[in-house]
Amino acid sequence: MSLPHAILTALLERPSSGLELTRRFDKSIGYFWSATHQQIYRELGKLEAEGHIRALPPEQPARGQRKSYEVLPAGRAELERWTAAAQDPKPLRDALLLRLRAAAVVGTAGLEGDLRRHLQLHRRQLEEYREIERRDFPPGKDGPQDRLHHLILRAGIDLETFWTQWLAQALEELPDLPGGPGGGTDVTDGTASSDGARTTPSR
Amino acid sequence: MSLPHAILTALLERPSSGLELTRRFDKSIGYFWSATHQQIYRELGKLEAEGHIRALPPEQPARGQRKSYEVLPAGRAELERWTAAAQDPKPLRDALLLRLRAAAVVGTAGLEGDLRRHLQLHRRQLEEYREIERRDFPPGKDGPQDRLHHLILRAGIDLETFWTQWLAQALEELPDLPGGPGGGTDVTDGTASSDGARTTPSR
DNA sequence: TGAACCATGTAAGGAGTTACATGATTTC
DNA sequence: GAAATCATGTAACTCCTTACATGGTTCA
Repeated sequence: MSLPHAILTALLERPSSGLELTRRFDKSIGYFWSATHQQIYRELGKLEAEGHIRALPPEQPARGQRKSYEVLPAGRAELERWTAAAQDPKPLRDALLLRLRAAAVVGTAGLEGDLRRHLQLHRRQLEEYREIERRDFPPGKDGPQDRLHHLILRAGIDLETFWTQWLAQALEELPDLPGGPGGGTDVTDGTASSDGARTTPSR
Repeated sequence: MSLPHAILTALLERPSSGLELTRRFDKSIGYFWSATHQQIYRELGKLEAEGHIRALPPEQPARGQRKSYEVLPAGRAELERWTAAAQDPKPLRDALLLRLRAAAVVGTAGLEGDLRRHLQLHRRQLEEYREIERRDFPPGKDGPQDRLHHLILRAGIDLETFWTQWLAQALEELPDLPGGPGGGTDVTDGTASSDGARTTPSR
């Protein structure tokens, strides 16, 4: 039940059309709550039906027919309620850790390449966050909103930092591990997928 | 598409009944891929229909009528395939960060208590992980499987460490911020919606 | 013999993803 | 005037969650 609140937040920050929201959910709020345009349009419809937002009359000579929405008092109240309400943290769910656990049983063959790719992606994301920090939060700036936004950004930075470090360490340890199926315990029929390329101890 | 593979991994580690799996998904694999018993039973049915697992004949005088499952070669092959296949990391999705972003607009009133609670929960989880590390990974132990399992555990430890540190810092900064909507220095709201999207690149 | 629990399952619905549809506008 | 793209939307499907159902077992 967070998507409507993500949208309310975004619309309070700036009234927008569906497409503008979609664009903004590729950055900014989307960094920690992503959404596709289909989700957004559907949710805009619901929020309007509930009286939480309304379409703005097209003041500019609307080219295309984009509808912009703004938040109504009821919507703001709902967002306040939700923000203050207690919510349990969701348990971690990470496919990469699961794959490593699986690899402990069936072997690490074929894993290294994708770990390397993930490392690159996380490094890139980390760089992007740091760039934003340099640009938007220079030393002098610290209004109350800035402080909160900076805090959120630092969560992103620290998380990406964790992943890059952890992945780098995983890659260091990986080449020493058996690559094929039957990596530890089990009887293995030896017929299964062999993969030559992985014997390179790259590093 | 990760639940079936989580189950295959668990069953390879040890053949189990639905209920045993459910129990094991409260710990161990469940630490990074949780599942309810409904999900598990449904998925066991599918996996059996696909020929990836099969029910073991009840060798013990089955009290109750628990069915235990074991993985068939086809299931193991599928798990190998999945483990080696490239997968994109899922974008971060965190309701707490979203709430902070919302709080930057509607005020932080009511947030502190829940942040404190989250901090406690994360500290407890961190302690649990450290306890497991002490118990299961003493200095001497490092077979190939141990190394992988330890690596996974360290990911959990480092993530919880991050959250505890980040939450502690958030709580330090929070009291200085305006608590209610307009309930503080309302300078931020006069020009409000124009600058909400601070982390959004120029536009 | 009734209460509590064990073990497996069904049903309904919410939330997210993927693929496709439609009309308007810009561009070549 | 055809092609590309903009902007909004529908439809179908998967995955997960919540609530409930059913029959067996233990034990007081």
